[in-house]
Amino acid sequence: MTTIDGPVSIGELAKAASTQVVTIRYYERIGLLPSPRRTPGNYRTYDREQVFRLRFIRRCRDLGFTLDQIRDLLRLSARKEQDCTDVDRLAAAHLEEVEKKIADLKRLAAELHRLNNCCEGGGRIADCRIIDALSH
Amino acid sequence: MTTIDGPVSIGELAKAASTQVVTIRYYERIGLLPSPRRTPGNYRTYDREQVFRLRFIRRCRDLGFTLDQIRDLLRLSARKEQDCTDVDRLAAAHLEEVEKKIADLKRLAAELHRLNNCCEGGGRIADCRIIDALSH
DNA sequence: GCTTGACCCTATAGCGGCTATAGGGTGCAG
DNA sequence: CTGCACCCTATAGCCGCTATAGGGTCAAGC
Repeated sequence: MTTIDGPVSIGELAKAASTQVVTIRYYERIGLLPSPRRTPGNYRTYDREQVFRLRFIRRCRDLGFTLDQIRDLLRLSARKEQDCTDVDRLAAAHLEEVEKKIADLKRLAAELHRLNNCCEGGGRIADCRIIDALSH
Repeated sequence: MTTIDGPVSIGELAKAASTQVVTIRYYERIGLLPSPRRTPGNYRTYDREQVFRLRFIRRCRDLGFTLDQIRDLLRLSARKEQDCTDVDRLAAAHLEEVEKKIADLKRLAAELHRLNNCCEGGGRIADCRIIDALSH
């Protein structure tokens, strides 16, 4: 995690937030990042605040939040004087979703396990239990 | 699971394989299902074999195989005299992927759990530990 | 015969979250 | 002044559908 001091180019921002340049432009287009100032040569320049904002976004993405949820979190995080019930709720709801997904995948893995165990290998396709099982 | 005897319409096929009509047309467009015969009124008509094929596809989808993997499985399942090593390999690789995804999500859930536990709720956004943690 | 309604047809655009490609311009070093 | 790394815009593509617009077909009931 490098420290940022002055205004930086989009490439430097990308590096500082472990993002790709195209992704930053994409976030700008969909309104997740504000349009930054431009140099006389029409290059984007970012200040410290945008670096923090992008890092926040990436951290949330890493945790599996959708861009819409992140939009909410950003909006909420700006209202410093309001209480944080909504933030708590959002995070809890997301955790619940993730745990549901894990449960789904576990059931799936169990079924795939059964599938894989039913074929000893080396036989003909015509006798393959996997194909058979997939056909019901 | 209903039995199918004669040629059926796309709607009946959809019902018989728990699919949506649009999805069937989509599968046809991408070459996963063959173009069926048409009635004089230009309606698609399917026979038993296509019902089995579509059920096979849906079953694979339920197990999380991609359409490309299913294309392979269909191709393999047609070569009845060849040995089924490739089928075994495909299924095993898929299981491995699913298990990796489960592991990833578990790590994620653990982190979200820590996140949720660090905020007692009721405070101001300015003091919210979740927002804080998301900001690094 | 005429209407109603369920079903079918094609073509096209949209979802999320990027990624890739084409076809250029900028800025700095040698 | 040339080469190169970087930047710009606009557009299309990825997966696996889903939705929408604008029609045609077919059987039943009047």
